[in-house]
Amino acid sequence: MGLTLENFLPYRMSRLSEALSAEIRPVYKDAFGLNRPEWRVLAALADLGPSTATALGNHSAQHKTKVSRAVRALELRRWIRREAVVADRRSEIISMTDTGQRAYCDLVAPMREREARILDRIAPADRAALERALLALEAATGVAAG
Amino acid sequence: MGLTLENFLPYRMSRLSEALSAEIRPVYKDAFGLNRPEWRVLAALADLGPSTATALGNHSAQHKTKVSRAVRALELRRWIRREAVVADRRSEIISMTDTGQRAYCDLVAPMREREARILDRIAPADRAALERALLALEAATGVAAG
DNA sequence: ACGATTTGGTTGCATATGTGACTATTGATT
DNA sequence: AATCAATAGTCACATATGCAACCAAATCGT
Repeated sequence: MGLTLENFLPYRMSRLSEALSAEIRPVYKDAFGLNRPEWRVLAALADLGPSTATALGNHSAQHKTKVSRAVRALELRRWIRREAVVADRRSEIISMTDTGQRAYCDLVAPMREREARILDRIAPADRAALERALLALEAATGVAAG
Repeated sequence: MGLTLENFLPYRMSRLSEALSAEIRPVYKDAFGLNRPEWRVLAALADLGPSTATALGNHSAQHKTKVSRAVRALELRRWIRREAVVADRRSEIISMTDTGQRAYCDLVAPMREREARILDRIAPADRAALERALLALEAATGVAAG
């Protein structure tokens, strides 16, 4: 009759997500003083190249207020810069500064390393199952890439 | 050189977890006025039967401050009750009231239904991969059940 | 038996987040 | 061109969360 939290998919995913997040957080937070929205905006910017805040939000799955605050913080830090768009004066193009580029590069290596550290604890066959499961869930929840 | 957010495991898990959470949140939040910690404490209590706050926190993967606040809220609502423990006067045994029991039962059905709605969008073979992946990740991150 | 340590739980405070309202601008309709 | 709707982004406010300090009771070491 009960639900058994342990077997409830949303709970399991949330707990795992939390565990993974805890594994990588020290890198961007303790070592670089970023919070998660800031880290994500930076990563999105690296993925996309110069883009608008809206595009960064879509790519990093974050609400526009989170993006807005993250952009301001990164701008104050001089890791990113904005420039007006002549065609549309509502939006601004955001791009990384050289300092930001360097910081991002320094950030990526340990991030990858943490991810690898987790994946290394999983047998290859299970890793394949994981990739398959992720794709299936992404399709099922409609978060599919853009 | 970049990281490609789309392929970064912690990001993918976080985004999926968020999507699943959004799918079930309306049930406990809009329909019952609970927040997530409260819902989890209730579910943990149903799983474990009368328990201490610490046990509920362990079972629901929540920090003790979250549990403390959730317990107070549920108590004010008269869905749970506390009783002193003679053997150890620091802790209290928390248990569901009849009202809480009924509410929990009303909650479980739609929760299951939402979960099923998601799983139904996944092919059986992919569901098997999902279960395998979850077990592997749970082992790899040490969140294994208690 | 007594001080030091640990454990169960709560509280205060700083920070993070979600929501809705708001400004400015653009695009669509007529 | 005048209006209406949609879009980009910011802001203010209420709520949620994490962290450290804290209290009280139990346990440990001597």
